Amino acid sequence: MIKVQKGTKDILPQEMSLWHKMEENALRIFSNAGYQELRTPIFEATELFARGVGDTTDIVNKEMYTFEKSERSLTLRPENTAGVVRSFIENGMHRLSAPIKLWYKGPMFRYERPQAGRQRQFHQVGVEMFGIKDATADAEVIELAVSYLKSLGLNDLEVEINSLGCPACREEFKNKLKEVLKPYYNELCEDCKNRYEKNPLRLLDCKVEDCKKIFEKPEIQAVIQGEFICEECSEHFEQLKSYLDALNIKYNVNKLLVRGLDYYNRTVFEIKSNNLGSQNAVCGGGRYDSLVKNLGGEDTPAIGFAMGMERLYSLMQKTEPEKLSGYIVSSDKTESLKLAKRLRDNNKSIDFDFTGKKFAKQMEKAAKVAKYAIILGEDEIKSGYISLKNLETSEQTKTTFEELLNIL
RNA sequence: GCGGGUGUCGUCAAGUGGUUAAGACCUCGGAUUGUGGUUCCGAUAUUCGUGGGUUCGAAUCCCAUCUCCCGCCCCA
Repeated sequence: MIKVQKGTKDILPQEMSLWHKMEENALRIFSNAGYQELRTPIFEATELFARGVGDTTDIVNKEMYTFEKSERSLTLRPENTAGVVRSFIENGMHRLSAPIKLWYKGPMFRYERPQAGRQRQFHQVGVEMFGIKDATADAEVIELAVSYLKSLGLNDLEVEINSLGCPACREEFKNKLKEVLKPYYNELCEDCKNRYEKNPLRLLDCKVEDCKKIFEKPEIQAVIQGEFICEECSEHFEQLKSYLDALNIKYNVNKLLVRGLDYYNRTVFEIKSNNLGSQNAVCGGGRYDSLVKNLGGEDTPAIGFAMGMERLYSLMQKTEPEKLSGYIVSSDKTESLKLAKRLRDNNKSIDFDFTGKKFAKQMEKAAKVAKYAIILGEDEIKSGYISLKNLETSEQTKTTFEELLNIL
């Protein structure tokens, strides 16, 4: 027996209505805000992710599906920002009038141990906005994320924001942090020792209790909570907060929020749910002002977010499947085929019996799958009318085809 | 990569060494040969994730292996 691969799954017919809702709402809400859909390939040159996502990240280091073909190293995309930026550059989109607004949806691939809210093939929906440095862009992007989540009926969500500063002030902060942590270096967990060397910002993300205790020490808190970011960055962050206040979007400033991808600067944000288990983020995003340039394009500021659709799905209210408008009950398959076609041509959802079941069995099936039984038996065919039975009220009437169209 | 749990019909399950592996739902058929959703009857696992082993005898014990789930790491 060949089975689905570990960390992958089928999206079954009974799950599709919520997936359609996610996709339709994305199209509507993002289009209304001037975002256009972009579909990029599912695999790209490995180098794109190494340079784009950052080679100190776990995603690039140990989670990529990479393969060789004709001496090229290719990788199944682990996220889509790098691909969108590649397309942005390659198609000369920097020459379009700013802002350039794009959105996408589709499968992503990461080689990780699956668990609740985490698969190896999963789907993301996200937006990216290019060309605007001002905090209005940050505010719009966060607002869009919140509106989208609300449109899916998700309410118990928390928005967390933080500012990482620019490369200059962040460097200063990293050094300060390393300095004040130096005396405790030996007490840190193995991962933190690593982070201390490679990516000190990620220290703030550690979930090991002993490390957390160290970080709570007053002299360290003073550095973490201190306003390390430069005046310009600070102003940008204040602007963003005032915009969010004006939009009536509730948020918490979380100084410990550091996103795991290397390309972020200034604004980073996450939207979390308490109903998801330990993988509680449904949305993550931030500003990446240097990525376009780093990948060889014109220097272009940008900001975006991505959401995990499987996580959204698990939070959405499950719904009953839609019933067909009509089910044809007849012993004459030719008439059934003809009538089904005519009704479907008129945009009605119709099915009928293919197996020559007895009348009672056909009615039983009709009651299960449809709102109306369309009865086309010998009597009806002989006398030229159609019997229509409302399966909720049990009312039955004789109709013509035109009347049928009006009722269904 | 590390830790914990799990695996019996399409689904949910009972069963913890002894003759034919409960039950429920779904599906299919009949009661009801042109009127359903209620009711009643019936059918559907030579087999218990897979491969070995112990035993007169294994779904039940042992070993290996795989799956899925949950947690760590990381992320959406």
